[in-house]
Amino acid sequence: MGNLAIIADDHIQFRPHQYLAREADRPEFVYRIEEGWACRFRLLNDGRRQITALFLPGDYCEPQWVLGHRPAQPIVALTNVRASCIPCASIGNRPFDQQRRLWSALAHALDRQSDWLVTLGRRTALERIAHLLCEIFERLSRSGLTYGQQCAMPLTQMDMADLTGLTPVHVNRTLQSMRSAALIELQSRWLRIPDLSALRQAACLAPA
Amino acid sequence: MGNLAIIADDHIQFRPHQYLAREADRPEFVYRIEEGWACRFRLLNDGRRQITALFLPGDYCEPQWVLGHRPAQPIVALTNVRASCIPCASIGNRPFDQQRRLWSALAHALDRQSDWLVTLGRRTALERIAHLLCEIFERLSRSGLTYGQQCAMPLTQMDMADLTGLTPVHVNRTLQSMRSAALIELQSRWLRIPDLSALRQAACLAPA
DNA sequence: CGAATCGTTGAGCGAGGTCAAGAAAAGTGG
DNA sequence: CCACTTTTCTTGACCTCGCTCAACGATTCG
Repeated sequence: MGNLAIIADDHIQFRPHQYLAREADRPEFVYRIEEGWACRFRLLNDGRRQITALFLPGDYCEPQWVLGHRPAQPIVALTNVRASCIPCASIGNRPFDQQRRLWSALAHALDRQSDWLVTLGRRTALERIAHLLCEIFERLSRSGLTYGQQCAMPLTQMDMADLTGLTPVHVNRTLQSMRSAALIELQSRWLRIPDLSALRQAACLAPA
Repeated sequence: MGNLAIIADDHIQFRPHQYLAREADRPEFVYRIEEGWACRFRLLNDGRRQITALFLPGDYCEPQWVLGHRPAQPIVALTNVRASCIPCASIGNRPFDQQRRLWSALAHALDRQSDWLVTLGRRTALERIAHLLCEIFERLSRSGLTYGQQCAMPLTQMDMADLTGLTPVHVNRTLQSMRSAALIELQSRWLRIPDLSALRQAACLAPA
């Protein structure tokens, strides 16, 4: 709230920890993330937290809002975020193609979530983190945001814990063991994956 | 395949363990489940299995198929299933209202999955099973398929394990402890919930 | 009635959690 | 640029929830 800056008619910016949407809001806009990372999450009453979606540049947040659906879970910026705004109300008048792109994005979000259900239900700590890093790298890659074998990694180990259903302490230990197995290089918010297919295999993911 | 019986132009039946859809199929129809239970799942190469969605009477399976999306995970009948068929091709010509109902169903599926991510990532065994039983009861209730405090429960303990990310053995032990805590009565494929709000609380769910 | 499938129980173990403390980075303000 | 604070990362010791393995009843079904 408060100090969010609208920098143009159809663009908006958020700082880390600012909410893009709160539970039970009725959002006016669907956002298309242009820059920065955000996440959807839920907090249980005793403080346990689980992140249920990661929004990266190019993602829509969230297509179902055009139907008048209210967010079931809050969405918060993890970094500085710049997004373009698609007014929910106008959707009927929009080109068929844009509508279709929105529903298609919704379907992909569902598929990604199904994959995460498998990970949280059945994968080990190392497999979970490998899955996370593969997914981030490959999604960024599709948006041209990787540089050779490297990409940005603004997540803290606590964020990773809340994504993978682990504790920060165990994320730390698991990252160490992945480093010493040469699966990843990770330092100062920057990730390098020397062998992506090896990491996919460690994640128990099907070969690309 | 083989012995699936089309009982009318726009209805279809499946027996337990028959596939409603396989990975990489291009489905001709979206199904609306009229009777019976089905699930979507994924199998890892070493046999670990996770169920990622449960389809109950009244559910659409799966709305995104009208976009030409292929199933990322197979869908299989858990009981005898009767479903009506909505041809994917015809969707453009259908009443706006039916299209909207389909996207709305997709959005609800996404919300349910987000809730399950929280459960698999952060809840204990007892909370997971309590969540599962609450969700089933409440969804059946909305379709008028509950009888007082009771409803059908065709899932085996192994199905429950694959839904909750636990082992069948631990599901068994957890169910025992829920029985002795008087949270549930469960026998011969039939569930009774003496106090739904107590069960919701045990599941760490927000009060209805 | 025989064969699967499903449910139940016990004993032992291990992956990941908890608690706690200190080191290293990263902001913040002067 | 430098103190100072806060956040993040790292490590150790210990513990527990849920898993594994195995055997045996109980149901269900052909």
